[in-house]
Amino acid sequence: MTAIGFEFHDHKVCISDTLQAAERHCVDAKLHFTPVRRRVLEILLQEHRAMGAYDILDVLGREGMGAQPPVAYRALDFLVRAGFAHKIEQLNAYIACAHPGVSHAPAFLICRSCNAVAEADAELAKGRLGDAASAAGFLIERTIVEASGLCPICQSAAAP
Amino acid sequence: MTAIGFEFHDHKVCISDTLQAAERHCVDAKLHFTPVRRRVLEILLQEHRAMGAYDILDVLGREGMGAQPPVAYRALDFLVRAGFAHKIEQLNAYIACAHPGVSHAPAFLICRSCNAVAEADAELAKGRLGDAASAAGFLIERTIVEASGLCPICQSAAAP
DNA sequence: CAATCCTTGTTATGTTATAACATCGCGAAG
DNA sequence: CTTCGCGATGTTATAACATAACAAGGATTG
Repeated sequence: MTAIGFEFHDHKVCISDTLQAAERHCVDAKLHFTPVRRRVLEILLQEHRAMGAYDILDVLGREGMGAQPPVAYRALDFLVRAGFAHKIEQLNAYIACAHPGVSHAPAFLICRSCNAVAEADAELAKGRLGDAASAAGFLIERTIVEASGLCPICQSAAAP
Repeated sequence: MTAIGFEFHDHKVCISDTLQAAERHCVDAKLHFTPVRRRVLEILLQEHRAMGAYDILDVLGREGMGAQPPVAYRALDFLVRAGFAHKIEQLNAYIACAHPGVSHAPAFLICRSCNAVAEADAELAKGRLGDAASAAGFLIERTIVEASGLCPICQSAAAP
């Protein structure tokens, strides 16, 4: 698994593949992949960037699906718990999972200039941190790793 | 003596040492360690837990030091930039740095039951993530690592 | 077909954070 | 010395993010 998000790829395929995979997973796990939930995932996939709950809400509202905050937050909560999306704590924003279906500890690379977000793998990091934690008697359940800096494009733009 | 990290130690010494170190650092770096800023750091050190900006604001207000949000946010911003405090993104809360003066990439262990926060070292993790990032052409400037789970005390409390 | 559970709709409110502008004090430039 | 500029603070207002609480519908299952 490598970092993706700063490379070109075929977006339509990415979207339809992920939606299909989500659909399958929900059938298997007896989860309800309702229209609102499906649409929110679709929006996140289409935009392919971290979006605030209210950004999503705007889109939903324009399409006639409830425009009250709980609508968006509930759908996002579902998607995050199902592993289809992640919350970027630094941005108070949400992004579609780049590796759906695969068990993973995500790490995010967040560009402070253009807000692009790439998802990498933090398993390695987790192992080392886990040692320190267990030495302290702490039981880790979940780890978030968010690195901020400059993506390749914004580095070029910033260069003299 | 109160719980720190997840161990015990002498709190008063910890507070006065840190304040002195901060004072020195500000003189050296020509930073203004003003009364409000000093008091906010003192509050964080005294409470020795992650506090919301509005928690701090309450204390400041009771002491006659301006009770408007910007007062707290400005002081916190200063302390974070100076390395005297850290923001815990998951909690939208702030905590005094446990290793002031030492250059470090902090990792936090956050108890989801009692909200205690311990500060560990994430340098190791950073190295591995850095490899993945540079492979993607991403320039990391800052990394946040926050692990949530159960502290030793709450594990005992949860056990049958 | 009733009981139950999950989802959604909706109102209201709570929590976190910043914009914008006025003022004040201090140290440097003139 | 004084005035200029700058960083810090005071203050008002508002933006941005998030959840509580309750009503109502619709599917599933016993």
